[in-house]
Amino acid sequence: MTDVSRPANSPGASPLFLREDEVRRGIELLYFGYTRLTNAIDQELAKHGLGRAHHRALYFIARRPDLTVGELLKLLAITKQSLGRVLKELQDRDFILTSPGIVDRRQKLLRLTEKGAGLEAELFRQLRAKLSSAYVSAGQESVTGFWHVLEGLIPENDRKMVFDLRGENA
Amino acid sequence: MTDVSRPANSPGASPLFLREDEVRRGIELLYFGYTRLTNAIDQELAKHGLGRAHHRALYFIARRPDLTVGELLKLLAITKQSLGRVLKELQDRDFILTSPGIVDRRQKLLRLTEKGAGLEAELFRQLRAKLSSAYVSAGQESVTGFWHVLEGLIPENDRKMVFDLRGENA
DNA sequence: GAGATACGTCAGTCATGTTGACGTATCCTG
DNA sequence: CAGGATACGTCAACATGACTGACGTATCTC
Repeated sequence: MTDVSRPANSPGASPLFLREDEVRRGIELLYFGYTRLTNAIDQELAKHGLGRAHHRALYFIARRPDLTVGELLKLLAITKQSLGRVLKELQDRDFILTSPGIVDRRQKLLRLTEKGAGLEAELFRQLRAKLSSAYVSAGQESVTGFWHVLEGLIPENDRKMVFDLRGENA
Repeated sequence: MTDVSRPANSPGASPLFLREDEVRRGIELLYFGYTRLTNAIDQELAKHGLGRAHHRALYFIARRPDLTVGELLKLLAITKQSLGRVLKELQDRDFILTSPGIVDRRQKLLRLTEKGAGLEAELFRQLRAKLSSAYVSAGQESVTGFWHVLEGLIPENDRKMVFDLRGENA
């Protein structure tokens, strides 16, 4: 348990990073920022009788059409039983459809229906409004800083998975 | 539903903020960054038979000793029944203690016991390790950008509450 | 003294996660 | 081509942490 608190040093040249205050500020902003952003779409989801778990699935399926169940399981890091319930409900209500894998027919490929794409687009629109407003008020340089810090919070092993959501077809 | 997508413009001078890609990147990094950070302490909490709800209460009580129940309710934005259960468990297991309010005896002031302070310190130590590492790898300028964007995600009405956690005695 | 406020609590429900066990179709490899 | 590994589905039981609605008590304020 090495102590990584800031050594007493001159106020102007503070290394900043390791002081308790800065860390608590990050924890708090992350907590409130994250919860307020996710809260933003609860009402829209409730209109359709869906919850946040459904949105997460919808989101990733929108992001990577023909995602397999196994890939989605890795992204969400939940059990297949939990995901199974969510996918079943989404399929029953006609938000997603599935097709057998082409290269491997054991796989199930996930896609949004038109209805599902419409809902995802509306949810995205609301998230974009909030996030765009925060981006604009913070400024472009802040946005790249925001990304860099968050990337540093993702363990090495998971980074490829997250980065792979972009690129290729995004 | 005004369309706020990027107008076709020169690649170098992109306003950046409103493009779908940048927004999705923010959503994804926020999701993975937040969940990975919070996951980091689950094991430690489980050792004591506690969950994340307990940690949130512990955290804010550590941050603002003699916080009232009402203030904590506002911070957590949950019902008093939910909070009541959490506080009862924390008190039964000797992590917190309460005292009647001085100026208003209807209030209940919340404080950590020594045991509670020890646990909170250990949890904080683990969060600080993760967050410091992300801060250092991103650099100081990125950290302030990170804060600014997150502040922009917090609705006006809630900002005072969040900022008040700092200052005064922090 | 009357009403508002701060807090507590009983009872029931819901959303979302968990473990563990087991079944089937398909793929791959010796 | 047989046998094991893999991808997915599913049954059952349970934990956590949220919710609503209703009601009770102590205390403050006017």
